[in-house]
Amino acid sequence: MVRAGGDAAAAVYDLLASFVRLSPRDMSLTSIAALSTLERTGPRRITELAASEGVTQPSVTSLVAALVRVGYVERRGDPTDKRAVVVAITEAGSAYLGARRAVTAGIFADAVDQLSAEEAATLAAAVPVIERLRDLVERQRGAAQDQK
Amino acid sequence: MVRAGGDAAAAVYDLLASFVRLSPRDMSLTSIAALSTLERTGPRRITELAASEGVTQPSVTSLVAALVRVGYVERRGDPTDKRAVVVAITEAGSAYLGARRAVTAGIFADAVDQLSAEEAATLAAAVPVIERLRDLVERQRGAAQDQK
DNA sequence: GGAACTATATAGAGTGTCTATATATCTCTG
DNA sequence: CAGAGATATATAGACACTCTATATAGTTCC
Repeated sequence: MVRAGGDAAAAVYDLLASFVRLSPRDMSLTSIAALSTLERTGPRRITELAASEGVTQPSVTSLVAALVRVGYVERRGDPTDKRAVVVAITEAGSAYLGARRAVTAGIFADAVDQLSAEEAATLAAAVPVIERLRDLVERQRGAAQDQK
Repeated sequence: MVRAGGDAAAAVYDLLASFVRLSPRDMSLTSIAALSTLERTGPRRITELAASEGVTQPSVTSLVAALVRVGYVERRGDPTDKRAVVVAITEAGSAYLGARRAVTAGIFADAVDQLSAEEAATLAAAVPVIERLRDLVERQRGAAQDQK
């Protein structure tokens, strides 16, 4: 009964595919997600970022190198551990995320505008739940990795 | 006010990233989406599939070749046009989609179970709206391409 | 002080996407 | 009704991103 997960999974998946296809493709999904994570949770190490994005450390190293090249993040040393690299989002990075969201939101807004007021309200009500779901899912993935 | 698109864009995008990272990675997102489209709307030509998935025709050609190799789709000729190839999902393809959804849904169900009853209800209510939104977005993308 | 561990970097392979172009077939016009 | 242009798919080659395996630099702990 509470298992909305089943229906939601199938329904949302196709929507997400549309989402991906409609979004600007100037950067990989992983890079966007990493930028978003850095913005939401603050600076992180390469390894932490790899864990939180679910990709390997070498992937993050090259991804970060690319983001540094375009100025969206910066690499800082960790004074307490000279091996580590702490990655932080820059203002340009935040601006990029904002612009990107605006573009994507614009595309979706046109579709949302065609919903009835009631449908739109239903969707709007679900947004915070979706955000919470994201956090729950992230925490769960972290737990799953710890088991390994 | 009706502009839930803005918030939804950012929220859903991050959820998408989690979704993608947690899903089985034995096949590309585009291939899954194509399979799903074939299941939902019936057999389509290579070119149609390319348009509906938002990728190029050569990409679909090779993607379909891979899906044929594993038996998830079959290539049929179009009797009325010998140039064309009509792609149809097979039973194995549907079974694969079903299994995949079950896995993904399972992951999400665990998270959904941690939501309150009220939150779960809110999410469940939004599912049909999300499905409708997907259709609106797809139609819109088609229209946008026609303009070009 | 050195062995074992940890953080990041580098190398090389595999996959998926793209653009440009080739081939086969169809359609329509003079 | 023949040939020109349009259309459907295939092929070739390049580029981007990811992975596994391994190297290097720094840390921790006995």
